[in-house]
Order: sequence, then C-alpha cells, then structure tokens
Amino acid sequence: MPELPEVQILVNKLGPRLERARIQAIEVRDRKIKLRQNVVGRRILRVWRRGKNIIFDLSGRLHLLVHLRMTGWFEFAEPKRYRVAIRTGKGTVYFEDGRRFGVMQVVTPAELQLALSALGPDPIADGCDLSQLRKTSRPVKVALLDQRLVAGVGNIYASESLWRARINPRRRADQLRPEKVRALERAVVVSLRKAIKYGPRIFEVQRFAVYERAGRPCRRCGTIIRRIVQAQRSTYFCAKCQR
DNA sequence: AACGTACCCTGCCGGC
DNA sequence: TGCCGGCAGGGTACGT
Repeated sequence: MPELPEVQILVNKLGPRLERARIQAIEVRDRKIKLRQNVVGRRILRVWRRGKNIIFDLSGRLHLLVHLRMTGWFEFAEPKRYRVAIRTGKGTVYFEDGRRFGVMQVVTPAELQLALSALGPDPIADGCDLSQLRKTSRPVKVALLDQRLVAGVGNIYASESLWRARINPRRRADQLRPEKVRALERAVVVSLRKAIKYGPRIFEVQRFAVYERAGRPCRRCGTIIRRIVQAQRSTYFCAKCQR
C-alpha cells in the first residue's frame, strides 16, 4: 500500500506511542522474518522514516529497519493475523502484512547507513531534487519509481505528480527540459504534502487527480483519463494536458 | 552499466 | 452461491 505520505502518517502515529518505551517481548509469527539479534530490554528512542523505510532507533546502538512493501502496516489494535507483535511498556504494536512482502530486520548503525545510502534524496526531508533524472533514458514515470533517483515516490504519486506538472509519463527522463524538471520537483512536493495533509481520507472518494480514474474526465480539461501499462504497472494520465 | 522481465505472496473483485 | 482469472500502491534477482 504505502508510499511516502502513508509511511509519514504511520510514523507520526507510532512516534508518540512508542518513543521511550521499553521492549518487553517480541513475538514473530512468520518464519520469513528473522531477527538476528534479541532486542528485548532495549528502549525505542525514536521512530522515523527515510523514503518508504521506517527506522526504530533502539538503545545500545541497534535499529529495527522496516519496509512495508505492498501491504505492510502497524496497528495498535490486535488484527486477525499479524507477522510480528512488539510488546512494550506503553502497549503492543502489531506488524500486519497480507502479502508478506514486507521486510523487518535488526541492523547495526553501519548496516543502516549502507541501506539508506542507496536511496536518492527524500523530497520531504531533503527538499525535492530530481537532477538524477537526466541520467536515464527510461520513461519519466518509470524513473520516478526508482528509489535510487528519488526516495518515496510510488505508483500513485508518480502519476499524480506528472499530471500536476503536465508531463507525459512516456517522455524519456533525459529529454525533459530543465524548466519541466523544476515543475516536476514542485509537483512531487505538492502531491506528497497534500496526501500527508489529507491523511487516510485521500483514499476515500475521489481525492486523486488521475490515479484509478481511467475513463473519467480530467479535472482540468475534461478529456477522458487513460490507463497504460509501463514496467508492469498502471499509469494514468490526461493525453491532452500531458503532452 | 542500464534496461527489461519474472518472481515473491495473499486477498479481493468482477464475470460467468 | 462458487469458482476462476486478473489485479494490486514494492522491490529484487536475473538475463540480455
């Protein structure tokens, strides 16, 4: 499910409930998840994110590094099924993940550094810098999904940002004019910020400009929104606004 | 090096 | 109602 905005919303929810809490027990219900070190007895110092990664800083120089992938999420209320339960002095948090693509691992500071160093700039934490787009000949929509170029944009906000910047998703990334790259940088920030502000409500009735709106009119010009497939994922766009 | 494709899993939804 | 194919907002391991 989650892209940068959803991860940010989740981190905002986790922080106040877990920071300074001591881990009393960890229950791993899925053999696909292997925690290399025992973290029971450590405190959760901070919960933060980088791109779509969630990092729990623990006392004693260790981190819990989590990627939600498609369906991962954390809940305080016990769900029907969950992969991991983290029990703390301030309550239990459950890692649920229907498709089981998500990743949870215990890492050292060096390993964390290595993992995060592979990511491009984070548009919210660092400000949006898409200068790396000039280095690839792939379609700009596909390039936006590459976390090494920019960290946190996923399939929804790639389409949304390109609509906002009036760029055709099929255009080669390295052929964008500099002013179009700047427009896209602004559009990415606006799209992500807006989603963070709306919170989970953005998934309710029609808050998206183009995503999942194939066959419906463009909010700007009324042209019917099209759906195409790029790199095995859906792309939505307005062929008139986005030349 | 950089690009495309197959694959990892499960649940849901529409059509028959 | 029940089954089946298609689809899903992510990333990686390969092959070329």
